[in-house]
Amino acid sequence: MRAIRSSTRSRDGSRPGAAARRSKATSVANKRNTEAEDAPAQLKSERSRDLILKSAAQLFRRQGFSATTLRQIAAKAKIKAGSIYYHFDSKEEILDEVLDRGLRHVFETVKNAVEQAGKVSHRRRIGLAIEAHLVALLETSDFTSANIRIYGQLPEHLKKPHRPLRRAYAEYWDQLFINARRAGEIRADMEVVPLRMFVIGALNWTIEWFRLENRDAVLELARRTETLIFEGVNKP
Amino acid sequence: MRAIRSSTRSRDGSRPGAAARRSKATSVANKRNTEAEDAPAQLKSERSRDLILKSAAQLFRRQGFSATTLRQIAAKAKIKAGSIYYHFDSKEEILDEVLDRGLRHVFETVKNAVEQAGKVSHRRRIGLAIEAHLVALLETSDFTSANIRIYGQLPEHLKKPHRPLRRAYAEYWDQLFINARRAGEIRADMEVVPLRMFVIGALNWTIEWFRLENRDAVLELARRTETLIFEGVNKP
Amino acid sequence: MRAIRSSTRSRDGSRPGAAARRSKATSVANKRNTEAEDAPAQLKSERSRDLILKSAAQLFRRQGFSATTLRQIAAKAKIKAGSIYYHFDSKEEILDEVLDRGLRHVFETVKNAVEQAGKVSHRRRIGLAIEAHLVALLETSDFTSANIRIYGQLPEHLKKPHRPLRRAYAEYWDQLFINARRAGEIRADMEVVPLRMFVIGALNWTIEWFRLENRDAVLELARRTETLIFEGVNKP
Amino acid sequence: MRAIRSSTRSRDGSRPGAAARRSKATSVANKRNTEAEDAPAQLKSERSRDLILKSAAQLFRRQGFSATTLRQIAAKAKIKAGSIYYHFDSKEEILDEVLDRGLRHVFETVKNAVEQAGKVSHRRRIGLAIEAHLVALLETSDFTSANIRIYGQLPEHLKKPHRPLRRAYAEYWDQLFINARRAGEIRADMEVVPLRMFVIGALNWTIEWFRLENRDAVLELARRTETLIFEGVNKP
DNA sequence: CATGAATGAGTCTTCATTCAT
DNA sequence: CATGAATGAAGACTCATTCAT
Repeated sequence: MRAIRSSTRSRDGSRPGAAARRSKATSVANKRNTEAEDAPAQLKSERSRDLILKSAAQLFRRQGFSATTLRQIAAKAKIKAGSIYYHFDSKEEILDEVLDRGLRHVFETVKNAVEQAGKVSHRRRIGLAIEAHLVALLETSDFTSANIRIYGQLPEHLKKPHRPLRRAYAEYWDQLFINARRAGEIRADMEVVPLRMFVIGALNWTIEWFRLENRDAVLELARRTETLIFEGVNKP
Repeated sequence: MRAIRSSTRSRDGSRPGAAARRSKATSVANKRNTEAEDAPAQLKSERSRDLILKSAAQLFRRQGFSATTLRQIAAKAKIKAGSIYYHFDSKEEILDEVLDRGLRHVFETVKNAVEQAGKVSHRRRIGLAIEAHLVALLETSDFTSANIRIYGQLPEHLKKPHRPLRRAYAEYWDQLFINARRAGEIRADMEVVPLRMFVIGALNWTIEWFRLENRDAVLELARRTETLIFEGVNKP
Repeated sequence: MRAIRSSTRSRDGSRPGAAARRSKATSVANKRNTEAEDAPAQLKSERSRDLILKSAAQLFRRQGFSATTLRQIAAKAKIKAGSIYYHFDSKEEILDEVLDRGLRHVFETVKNAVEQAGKVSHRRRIGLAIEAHLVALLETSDFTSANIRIYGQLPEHLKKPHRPLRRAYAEYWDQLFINARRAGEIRADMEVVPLRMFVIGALNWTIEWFRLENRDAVLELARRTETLIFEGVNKP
Repeated sequence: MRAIRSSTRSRDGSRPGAAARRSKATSVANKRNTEAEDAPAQLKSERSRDLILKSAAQLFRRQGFSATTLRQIAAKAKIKAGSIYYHFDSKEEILDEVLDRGLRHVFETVKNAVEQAGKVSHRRRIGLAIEAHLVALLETSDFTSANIRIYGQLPEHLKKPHRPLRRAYAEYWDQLFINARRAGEIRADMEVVPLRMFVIGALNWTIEWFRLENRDAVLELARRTETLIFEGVNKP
């Protein structure tokens, strides 16, 4: 599956300093990654960068963007606050990349799950999407949960660069529902947009209460959610 | 219906300063209220207090707690930042009361709706609860939406005083579902807690996308949600 | 004589905060100043503001803009650094006003001196201008000397708003020389712009070495400079 | 003509680090110079050093000392900031050498011009000095213009080491004027110190406005300045 | 020789809070 | 009741400097 293109300003190499350094480092890393395996061949610089981003994601998720200080991020990444600026030009740039990674992660996870399913029922496909979304959100990525949790409270100018990707993700779900409806697996009178909102809302809200215990817990939650969505609570 | 008891520290009259002043002001207000009529007899003090709270709620809802400054709140309330301290001892005290009012408001709205329904089916009762929750959240109260939106990101010590009321509200919903299940209107194998999470999650998430246009829009949304929850998306 | 219009952005009341507060205070002060005498009727706020500006001017003059810290300015004004932001929105805004006051001060001083002279020779007028310029620069205003000293090293965007007034002042001098030349008091082959540069340069450079001891010292310096410019060093 | 002795601490080999390394490098260079020819045999090290100094001079001149960052200097010299420390122990050391080279450059230029003139009138000698000073300032050396422009705003401890050379240069000019006066080419009542201040001031101030277009422009400016100083603006 | 990466002291700035008026 | 003015602690960010590689 193709990687989803980033839509963030943190990708234009137009600024000096951290941005410039970054693009160089990244291109090298890419080269290496194709030659060698995965994590170990990383530059020191990239490891720090990743660590900063991971720390930021966790803190953003827990406390929100504005309540999180660079010192907290630095402490969690075991460096000093000033050092962050070797890797990023501003707190907002960190946010940008956290948001971007977060959304790309769910999107890819969901897409992969659905595409690898092959020939299955639409309900099954949607079930897989639900599972993948929950796994990304609750299990594999602080980036995704950070994104989901803080996006709504950010000022306009910080949300703006992420709209295209968000819209694309929404449309991907819409398509899943449209196909299912066309195939008669969803009632014909069901409007897609409110349905998507309802489903995604129920899924996203899990961050507020679900505490991960074991892998099965998420899968179980996904199964239950699928049943609920397709069959409702009615006696059968 | 009984008013729901507040559980916040802002009610203990133990501190000096604004709290003390406040109680004085209130007693004066009581005197007046016996002399004069009802609404207009609100003291200037209390009107300011309310205005501050309303302003704070709106801003908290939009931007979160830590991104909201007292100067923004003051500006919206058309006073100066320093004046807030006549009414409140700290920003946290404002938060406390915003959270408290917000939750009490949904709780009361839902309770009222359900209790006034009289003898109706359990599905109807739950439908009314859904509608009331959505109305409180999307239509009548910035307090409620502020509460729902920011609670999860607050530090422990700010959440703590609100837990009892939150738990009470959760239990109220649980009871609705338990009763419905006992009556056979909900499948027997449906566990109540995840169900409540699912339902409340889907409802709460609406703050993230629903833009109020007219009263009917909320009612329509409520109706749709009820159907979805009870019948699912399956072809009947 | 009419006050010279300020050309700085610090005058638009478009921003909130310090800018807004300022314009209010100033208008009140103006009213008072017409009723009463001069300094005493000043608001506390304005006194602080002035003190900050004066402190800043002295430090800018001595150390330059970028080497001067807000803490130094605050210390000299006997307040804390943060308090500066009650009166100004940024360090640059302070600079703006220092520059503006500085140039307006020389300009007004020179204009006044020349206009009050009445019917005198052109050489005398220019002599008075020289004297006034030197007095403003060396005796009465740290604002003027700060302006002269630091302007050349400022980045473009900080110089820009002050260009119109600077040009006007240059043209004022040019006119003095043109008139004198037309009247035959200056050689006909003498080009005005280089002449003005030469004269103003010689005057401005005095900041680099002249240490004020008494009023007469400046007047003596002015007299000497006038002689030099008109007669040169030649044996008569 | 003898080179003017440097008076800066950057010459004492007492500190470890860059200074030590430097002297080593220099001795190597000397060896090479005996083997090979002249200019090309400069070590890479020395070329970098020079480039750093030149870059620094330009930036100091434009922006002042404290507004210039080592990263800017490094960028202009096409190296990285850290590398500067191979050649210099601190930013102040760079400043020291820039100042030193700047003053030595004018001084030598002026001295050379005067000494090579042979038997000419005092006015001519002073005219040549004026021309040489302007050429050094405006045409040949960013070091000189940097020195002239920033010296006045530096803190005491940075100015101190350069005082002796400055005094020497001032005395050199004084001597030119004294000789001319003794010879009757300058009015007897003209005091030398203020005269020198006036002349040097007018010359130095040209940095603030003169933009070099062609060699002749500077010579023309010099000629004009000489005339002005000797004859004044009076009708002859 | 040069760089990449990091550091810590210090900068400007913000903001909750205080308090005299 | 409300404000104007100030404070101090903390925040984001900068920069000279260090040092292993």
